[in-house]
Amino acid sequence: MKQSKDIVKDFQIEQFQHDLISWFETEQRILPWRQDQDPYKVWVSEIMLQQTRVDTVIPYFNNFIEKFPTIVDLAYAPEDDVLKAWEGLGYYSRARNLQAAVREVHEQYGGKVPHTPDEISKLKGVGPYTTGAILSIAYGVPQPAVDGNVMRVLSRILSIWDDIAKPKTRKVFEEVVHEIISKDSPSFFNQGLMELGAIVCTPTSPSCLLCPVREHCRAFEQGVQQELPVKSKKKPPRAVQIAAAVVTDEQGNFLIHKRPNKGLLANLWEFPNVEVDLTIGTEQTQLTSFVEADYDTEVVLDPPFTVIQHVFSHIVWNINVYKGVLTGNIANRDDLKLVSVKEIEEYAFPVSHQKILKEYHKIT
DNA sequence: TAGACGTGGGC
DNA sequence: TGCCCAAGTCT
Repeated sequence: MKQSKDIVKDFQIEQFQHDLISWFETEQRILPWRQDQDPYKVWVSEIMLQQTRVDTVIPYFNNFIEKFPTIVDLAYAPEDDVLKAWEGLGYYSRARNLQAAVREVHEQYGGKVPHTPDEISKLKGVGPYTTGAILSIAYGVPQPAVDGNVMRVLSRILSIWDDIAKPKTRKVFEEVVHEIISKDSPSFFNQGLMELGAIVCTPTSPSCLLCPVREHCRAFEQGVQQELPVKSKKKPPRAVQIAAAVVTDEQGNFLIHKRPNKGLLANLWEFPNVEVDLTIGTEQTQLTSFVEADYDTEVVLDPPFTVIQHVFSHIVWNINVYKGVLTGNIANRDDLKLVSVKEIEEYAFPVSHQKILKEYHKIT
C-alpha cells in the first residue's frame, strides 16, 4: 500500500484547495442544513445523509427540526415520536442512536456538542466520517470527513486504485486528506469535495468538462475516470418467506405488534407475521399457531389476498398477506395493541408493512 | 473482516 | 427488470 506522502507528491495542494473552495463558494446548493452552523443541525443532517440521498433527506430534515428544534427537545421526546419522524428513511438505528447520543450530550456536556475527536466519536452512531463532518463544518477543525463521495473524487484526482469497498481503504483516504485539507477553510474543503462528488464527479458519467479541478485530475489526464474508483461487488440479498396477517376485531380495530429493540427494523410496529418454514407445516397453520400462542388469543384466517415483495439491502422478503378476524382477547402487553384505522397512522411502520396496509384498504 | 442494517431513485 | 447506488456505523 502506498504512503500518503507518495500519493500527494507533485500534487499542487494550495492551488487545488483554492480551485475547490472557490467553486464551492459560488456553486454550492442551497440546503436547509446550510442556513447556519448550529452543531445540532449539522449533526442531524449528517446522520440522515448517511447512505441516503440529499433529495430524500430534505423533507425529513425540515420536519425533524420542526418537531425537535433543539437538543433538549429531542432528548426528552418519546422514542416512538422520533421513530415516527424517521419513518420511511431507513436504517432506523440511526434515529435511536441519535436520540441516545443527544441525551448523552445533554447530561454529560451540558447540552453543548463536544468539539474534540475523542469525545464526538464516542457518541452513539457517530463514526469517523460524522466525527470529521461535525468538527469541520460546525467548528472549523481541519479533520478529514471521508465518505463515498470523497473516496470516489480523490481516487480519480490522485489515481488511487485501492478497493473502496474494503474498510481499511478509508484510512488511506483519511491520511491523504490530512495532507491536503485546507487549514483555513476545512469546512468548505470537506463539503466541496462531497459536493463535487454529488453533482460533478458522479459515479457513472462524471462531467469532467465542467469540473473546477480538472487540471489537477490524474484520472482525467489519463482518460481513466470511468475506471475509478475500484469497488468490489456486494453479495446478493438472501430470500426469506414471510406470512403476515391483517387481523381485525369486531370494531374493525387492527392488531399490531412492536418489533424487538434490536436487529432489523427495531422498535417499529408491524402486522403479525412469521418467517415460514415449509418443512414444519402449511404456511397458514404456522401463522395461525404463532398468533394464537404468542399473543394468547384466537384468530380465524382467510387465504392470502395479496403478495408483497420487499427488498432490503441484505434480505428479500416475500410476504403472503392473510386477512383475519380476532375471536378472543389479546395478551395485555406493551408490544401488542388494537388500534383504529385513524390511530394506526400515529405508529411508525416499516415501508414493507405500509404496503400491506395499502393493499388491505384496496379490498375493503 | 464481513455482514447486518432500509429505502427510493437512476439508468 | 435488475442492479447499483447515497454525505456510514456497529458488531
